[in-house]
Amino acid sequence: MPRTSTKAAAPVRRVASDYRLEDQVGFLLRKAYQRASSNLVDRIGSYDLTAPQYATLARLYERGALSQNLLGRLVAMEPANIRDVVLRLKKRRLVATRRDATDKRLILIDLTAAGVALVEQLIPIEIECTATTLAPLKADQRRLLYELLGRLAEG
Amino acid sequence: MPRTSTKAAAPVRRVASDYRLEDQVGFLLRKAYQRASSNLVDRIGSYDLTAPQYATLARLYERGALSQNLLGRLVAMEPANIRDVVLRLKKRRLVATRRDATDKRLILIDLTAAGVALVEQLIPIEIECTATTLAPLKADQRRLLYELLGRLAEG
DNA sequence: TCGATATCGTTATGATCATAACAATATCGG
DNA sequence: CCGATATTGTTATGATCATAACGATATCGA
Repeated sequence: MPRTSTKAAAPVRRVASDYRLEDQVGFLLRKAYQRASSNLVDRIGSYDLTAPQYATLARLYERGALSQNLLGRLVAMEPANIRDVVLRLKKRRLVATRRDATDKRLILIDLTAAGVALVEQLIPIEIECTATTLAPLKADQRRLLYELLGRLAEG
Repeated sequence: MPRTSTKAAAPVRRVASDYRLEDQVGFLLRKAYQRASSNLVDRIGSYDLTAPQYATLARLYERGALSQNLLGRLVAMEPANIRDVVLRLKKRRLVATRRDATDKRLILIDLTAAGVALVEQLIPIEIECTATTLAPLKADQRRLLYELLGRLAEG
């Protein structure tokens, strides 16, 4: 096995000597999300579902039919993005769409029977997966993390 | 102004009645990262740089020349992804590449003079930006968050 | 009522992101 | 030395992701 290339670094620049990328929250958040997402895909990937797709289905399961735009806001996706996700889920008959009778601008999205059945199958798996992601933390640390992340996300 | 469409939800499903998407870390992490990333783009977007691009430049600044593959691991990007980022930075003359003399597989990436100058200009901005993202938290909460995120990212 | 304004969904563009398959190079074990 | 194995970088595919511009519809205010 060739050694991993940890070759000695070239001369390190020291103009801003106390700066470290690891100290930037954004970088840590990105890595933590990668881990969580990877855990999820490892478990539900066999269903050919991504994390955003699962979130979309789960939200519809919680709330029932929603306009495409509101659905997007509830899963933190821009209009252009939620559109694509809905199209893929629709192609697989997991969701169905219809026009809102009173507001012609709206497209209402809802789970199909197959979608409901799938979500109910996936929820326990997702809960397991969350447990896996949180495994390195104790119970009180988990509560704390939720509290802190919640504040960050709100702004 | 038309009202925001918070139209009453259709009948809520209750088979897994205690499940909430908000309780899933992955979802919270994604939203928190979106916030952090958005804060960064708001400040450095005028330089036409994304968060991953900035991370790449910052890592090269810290460590000096690195192979493309190692650089990717140090910024948490897959080989296929770091390749594209490097290509864009190279096109803008912020990094330069050369073949490693002893290991012909490796492409060494390093900052150009322009790249160094840009990073040194951006670092203070990024530090400010991190402060903005962390604004909702007190000092001890921030330390705690770093600790917890670090453990999650490690696994 | 009617024009100004806001929202919804679409389109287009460009940047991540992960995965799998592949050729070239390097290293290891016998 | 040399075949098995590992690593590096590339290519291809498909799914996010954010942004800006746009037409259609809805609402507000004068």
